[in-house]
Amino acid sequence: MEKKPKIDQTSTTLLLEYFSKMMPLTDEEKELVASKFQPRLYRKRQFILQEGDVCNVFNFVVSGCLRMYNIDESGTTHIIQFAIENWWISDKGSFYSQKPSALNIEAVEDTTVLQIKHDDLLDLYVKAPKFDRIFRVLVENSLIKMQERLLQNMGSDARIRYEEFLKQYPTLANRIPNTHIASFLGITPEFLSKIRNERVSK
Amino acid sequence: MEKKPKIDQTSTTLLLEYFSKMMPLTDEEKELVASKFQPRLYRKRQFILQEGDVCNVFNFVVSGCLRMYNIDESGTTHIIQFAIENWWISDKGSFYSQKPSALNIEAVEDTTVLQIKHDDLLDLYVKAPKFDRIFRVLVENSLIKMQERLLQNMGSDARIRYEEFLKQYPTLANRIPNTHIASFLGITPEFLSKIRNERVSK
DNA sequence: AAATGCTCTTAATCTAGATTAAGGGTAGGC
DNA sequence: GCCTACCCTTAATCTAGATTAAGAGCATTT
Repeated sequence: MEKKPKIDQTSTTLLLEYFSKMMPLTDEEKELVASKFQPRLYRKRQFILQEGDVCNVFNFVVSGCLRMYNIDESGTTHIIQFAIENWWISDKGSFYSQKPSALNIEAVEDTTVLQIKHDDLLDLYVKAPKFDRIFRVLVENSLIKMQERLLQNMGSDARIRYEEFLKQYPTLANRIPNTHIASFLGITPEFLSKIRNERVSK
Repeated sequence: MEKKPKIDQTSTTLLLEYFSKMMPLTDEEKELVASKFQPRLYRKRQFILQEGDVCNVFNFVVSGCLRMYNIDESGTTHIIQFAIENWWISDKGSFYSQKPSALNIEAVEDTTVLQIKHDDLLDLYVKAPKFDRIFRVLVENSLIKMQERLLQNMGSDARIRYEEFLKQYPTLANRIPNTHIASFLGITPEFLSKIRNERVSK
């Protein structure tokens, strides 16, 4: 039996709060945001972006969980990022160049996002240059996270990376399939299973 | 015998060219840039940033080569990024939070950079909001590169990663020590030596 | 010129994690 | 209710790359 979760039409308040924490917004700016961002529900396993398509929306996750991944030449899936409540996700390479993406973004659970289209974001930058700064800061934060992730991937073994994952996404470990976590950590599900087992028996 | 390379006082023209390609600048903006960015020469092995210090400059490389790296708990060095001519480098995490960095930035060769101080950059954003956008785009580009690097690190074996390194830094392979390349690729110098040997004998 | 460091190479041995394989658990569709 | 499709686990075997060790080539310093 399928449930019919309704999209909360007031979900933009969450986004406005988010922006306001970074920089106070005027009422006009708030209205601009409300008019440009559209709520949308994705069901589990639906795609926000499929490889080969151009990524032309920028997504703010209101509730649920998304994963962004690529599939390499040998067919292995690598999850770059999970996005849960209050996170941003998009393939910025494709979004800003408007060229086809090599990445997929998929709903791991039923997920509500607020989306802004590429052209609307450019328009937002023009109408309210404050958003140039807000999005600069957003991207800076993503970059910092990505750098940490790279360092961890290079420097730590799988056990430590798993502990870090648990710290970074404390709510996620029991919510999503093991295979996704393994693919995020860059190991096989079998090996993750072994690690988990070791942890419990200690 | 030490050489005394002079810093080219006209080096800001290179930076102005760089900015102008992204967005046309007015004469006032150009002057602002010229006044805010200071040229500085670092000798081979000098540090632009040492772990524990706050990163309070943003660097544009005019000539030479820098490496940014961290040292993990077990004492292994991991190079996150090389920066050669026309690249930007800084620890953005430390720079924007003004907290001590865990990273080092070191000159691999005698290197000339143009530096802007943290407060001057903020001031530049205020005086010429255009730079909010310019730096947003810069950071976006860094993020895209970092993402590609993460994917390669997760998805490809060392041989393929080495080929990619050669493509991305074609001039670097013969300029810098093998140990640095290995540390960038996330392998030991011994193993890199083996890979190189295989390539030649094929 | 000798000495002190780096850097590179080769080769033997070792280990984290992959691969393969098999069995069991559980949810959703018919 | 059963069936199919996932998902998780355990265990045996295998491999990319690490570690250790040792020697040789250069460059810097004294």
